[in-house]
Amino acid sequence: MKPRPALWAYLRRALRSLIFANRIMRPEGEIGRALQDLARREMRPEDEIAADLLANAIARHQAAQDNLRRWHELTPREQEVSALACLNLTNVQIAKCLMISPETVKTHVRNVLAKFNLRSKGELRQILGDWDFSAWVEANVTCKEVEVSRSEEMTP
Amino acid sequence: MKPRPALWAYLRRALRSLIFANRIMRPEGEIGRALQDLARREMRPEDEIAADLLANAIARHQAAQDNLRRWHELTPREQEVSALACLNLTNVQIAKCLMISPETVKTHVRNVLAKFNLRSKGELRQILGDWDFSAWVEANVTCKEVEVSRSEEMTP
DNA sequence: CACCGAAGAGAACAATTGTTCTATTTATTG
DNA sequence: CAATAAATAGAACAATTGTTCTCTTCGGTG
Repeated sequence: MKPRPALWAYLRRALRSLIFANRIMRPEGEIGRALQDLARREMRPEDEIAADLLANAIARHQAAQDNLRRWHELTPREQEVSALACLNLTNVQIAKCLMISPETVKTHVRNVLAKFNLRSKGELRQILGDWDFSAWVEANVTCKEVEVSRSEEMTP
Repeated sequence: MKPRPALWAYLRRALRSLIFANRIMRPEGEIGRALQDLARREMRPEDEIAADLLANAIARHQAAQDNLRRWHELTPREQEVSALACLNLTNVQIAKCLMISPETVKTHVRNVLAKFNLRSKGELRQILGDWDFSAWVEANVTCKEVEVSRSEEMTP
């Protein structure tokens, strides 16, 4: 007699759950230990904390993806300027890179800020902060002004 | 005959794992669904994605906690100025708030940046960005300049 | 008491960014 | 072809921020 599909699905899920949680939550593991620490400090159950952190991380990840999608919708010039801005270049440095005037850089920055409905370069850096544009710049922009330093951020 | 402690501990963990994963990973839940989406898009197993997101979220959370601890180590004036800075006030607005000159604000900003080894107010906003200082400012700073708008960020 | 360091205050100068406006080029459409 | 919108370029002016320096007050110490 075969198990009913619902029961079989339940057993499969149980097994996956075990494997997953064993991987994530084991106390010898980094995550498990950190969660224990947090649980102790915040006086909340580990699974509740993990759920919150995970939900928050997912929301953040999705926002970052959305912002990257919008970055892709910029004009080529705007992409260049904003990528360099995110690498912390001043407008003068960006101008040198792209062989245009600083005023023009300001125009492009202005346009990018408007498209993202932001107030400043700083805010732009904030919303695109999870992306590491150095590889993109290296591949797409001919520029000696950029000191390329790889970070742990995601590559767009 | 009592079960050996190791076996008993293992069973307890298995049970917790089941409960935890069932709570987090169920496909009808928001998190479960988001993870399925991500798994499909990134072509990676859900548990691997979840582990990465969780590890990243924990690191981020710890960094935020550390930055808050360092904020608490600032002088009273520095705390005020940086809290207001994080609420996006200009130096002139902060000066009005605290009834000092903008030059003095700049000095305090300067000192805060040095203590955090940052380059700009924008960077300060970035590292303290997960904290919502509006309640703190409301409770500790007498200031009409601040438009208090609550956000979803953590309260320091 | 004098001295010292930390904290708070402020000014002058410089750098960077933001805002408004103008002009040219390019691609698309009727 | 002319007209239009979008993209790119740039300048003048204003606002904001960053940097260096100086001064005063306060609390702690010898």
